Amino acid sequence: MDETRRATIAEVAELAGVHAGTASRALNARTRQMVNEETVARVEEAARQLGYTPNALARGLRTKSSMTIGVVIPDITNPFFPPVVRGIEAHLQPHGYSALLANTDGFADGESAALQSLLDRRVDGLIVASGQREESAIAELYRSGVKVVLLNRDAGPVPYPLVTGNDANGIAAAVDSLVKLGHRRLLHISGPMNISTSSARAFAFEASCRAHDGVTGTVVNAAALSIEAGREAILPLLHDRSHGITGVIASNDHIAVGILRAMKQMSIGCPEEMSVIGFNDVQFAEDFCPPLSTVRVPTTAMGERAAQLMLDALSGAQQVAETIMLPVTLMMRDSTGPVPVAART
Amino acid sequence: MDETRRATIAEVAELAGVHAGTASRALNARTRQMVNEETVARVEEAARQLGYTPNALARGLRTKSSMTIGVVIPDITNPFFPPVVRGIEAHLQPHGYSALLANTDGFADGESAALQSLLDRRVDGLIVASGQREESAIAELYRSGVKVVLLNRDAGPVPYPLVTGNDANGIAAAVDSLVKLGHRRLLHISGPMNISTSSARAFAFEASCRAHDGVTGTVVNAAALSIEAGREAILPLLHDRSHGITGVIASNDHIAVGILRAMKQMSIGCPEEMSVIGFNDVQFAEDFCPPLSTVRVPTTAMGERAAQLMLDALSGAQQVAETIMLPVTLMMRDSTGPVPVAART
DNA sequence: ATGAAAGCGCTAACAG
DNA sequence: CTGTTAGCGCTTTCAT
Repeated sequence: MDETRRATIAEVAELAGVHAGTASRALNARTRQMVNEETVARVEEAARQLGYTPNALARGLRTKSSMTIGVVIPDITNPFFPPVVRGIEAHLQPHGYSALLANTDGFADGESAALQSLLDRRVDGLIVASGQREESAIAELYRSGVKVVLLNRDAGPVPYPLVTGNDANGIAAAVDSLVKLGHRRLLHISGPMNISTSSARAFAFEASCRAHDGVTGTVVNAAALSIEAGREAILPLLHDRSHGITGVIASNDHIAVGILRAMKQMSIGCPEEMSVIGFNDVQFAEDFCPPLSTVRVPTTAMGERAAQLMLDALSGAQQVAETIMLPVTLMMRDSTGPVPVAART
Repeated sequence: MDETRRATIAEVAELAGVHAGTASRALNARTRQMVNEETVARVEEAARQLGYTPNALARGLRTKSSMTIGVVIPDITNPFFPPVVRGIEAHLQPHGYSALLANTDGFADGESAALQSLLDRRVDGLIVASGQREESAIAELYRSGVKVVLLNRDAGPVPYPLVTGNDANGIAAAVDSLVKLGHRRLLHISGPMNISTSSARAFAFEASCRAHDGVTGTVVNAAALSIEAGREAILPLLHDRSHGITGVIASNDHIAVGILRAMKQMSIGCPEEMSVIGFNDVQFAEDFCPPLSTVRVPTTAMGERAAQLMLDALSGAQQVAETIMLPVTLMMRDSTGPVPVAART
């Protein structure tokens, strides 16, 4: 394989009849002004002719900046993340930065090969959207001076900025809507408590229920934020329904789908017998059976905002522990309805 | 921001009391044998102590290999692609390679900034899953000796390997199943014809219909592979139903969802009045309303296979124009049913 | 088995 | 305004 070698700046310079240093200045927007206008033209023409493409590796080595941001997510297959990534990229690209993705699948003991590969590649910063509370790994990043923006997970003890949706508001809106529909016995299927959004949502659920007279809220933990875990968590409460629960709020849409599937399996009508509300508003949620009421989280905007914070930090701004909380919207669809007559007090 | 400088190999070497060259050899699996066992131990200890992380930029500059594969996709937000990307990464990671993603949104005139940024970063190869037929861009890559594996799109005139699902079989299975259910007048809503899978599927649809006596197949073009485009394409045929069509096969699941939405809007029962089959089996397809019959494409496996072909090429294998066609599976769910009594001949 | 030296391609500091 | 020089951190000959 005789890989056609790409032209170097020295070759461009030679063709233009100047020194490599001059060519470099001519080709770089920030230094172009230092060089004679017609020299610039000559260099540019030479570059065009040779199909010159600057070697980002060499440049990065020299400038100590790879123009790359590492993006750490648990799993791109989770529909929550693609819009986030798009948002990040959309904001980064015009500034010449690229996003380098790393799926961690839970980050394990913080000794993730994915994270290491990002660090090896000398990313200029990290946007960490992984859910688990791998405090130690984050703390270590902080100690070694890495710039980090957190997304949708709390900061732990380190003063990194955080971009998140307003979980508490979303849950409160969901609880309120159910109460307004007459529901009095509510259930929350939470995700694992070591995921920060899970605990935030569970906490908000209990607070919201307490805020309403005569409303009781129960929390059941699912083993994971997955369809199967949601199904398994709700199943016992579907077999014995003496608890009188008529409204369920899931920690995310996957769990909500698990609930929907379990109800279908047991021939329990949604929303006739039980109302369900999800969280995130993943793609196609409105096409589910029934169309899923859920809290829409501005995923793309969150990605954009996180990228912006990263760019700020990169241009010298001191990183502070601010939390940027973006507003969420309750989308009422057909998985919620009035409390069944039988359950009315 | 006093970015803590990372240790260099020279520092490791000094601490271990050896020369940088030796340290390099000691730390590299392939050259470790050349160096004294106890020296290796000393170097490794020094590296550990300093938290040494090799600088991939410097290494890449020297070795002319970035250990990075560019992955070109139209849009990570399209649920078809995340599993593909996962498959690619899963296969790449154990070999020390990373995937660098670039969303092209259609690739425009082949002059994509995203693609350029990949080339700047000196990716060792490209896996191109973009749909459009940007022949010229691909041809140019070939001319400049870039290693490319194509995914889910035809090769055009250049001899690059291609990994794809068996579109023809999938469509044939869909047509057969509909015919077996008694349907005789079939419709295919295709995607834009400049997308290679779209034309392959449309072609297979017509061929499959011809293969059945008494079955007529009509093809209608959607403007894009989107929900909205699918809705708009089917709407006219829902208003005037004198055509007698009772079975529809969509070019992908987004279009199928568009059809489902249009039918719901017009209160046309699915599958009672019209059966619908999608393509791809995106996540949650079984949770749609009704659960969508669709052709499952082995997306993760396709990604893995493409990565494998890339690794082969990188280890010196000549790239050939082979097409690797992976088997697909028709998933029959509730959006398909027997032909309505009224339409029986 | 290890040290010495060169150089990947680029930019930045310093002259002129 | 442009040429010169040095060096980013690493690997790889070539010696020894």
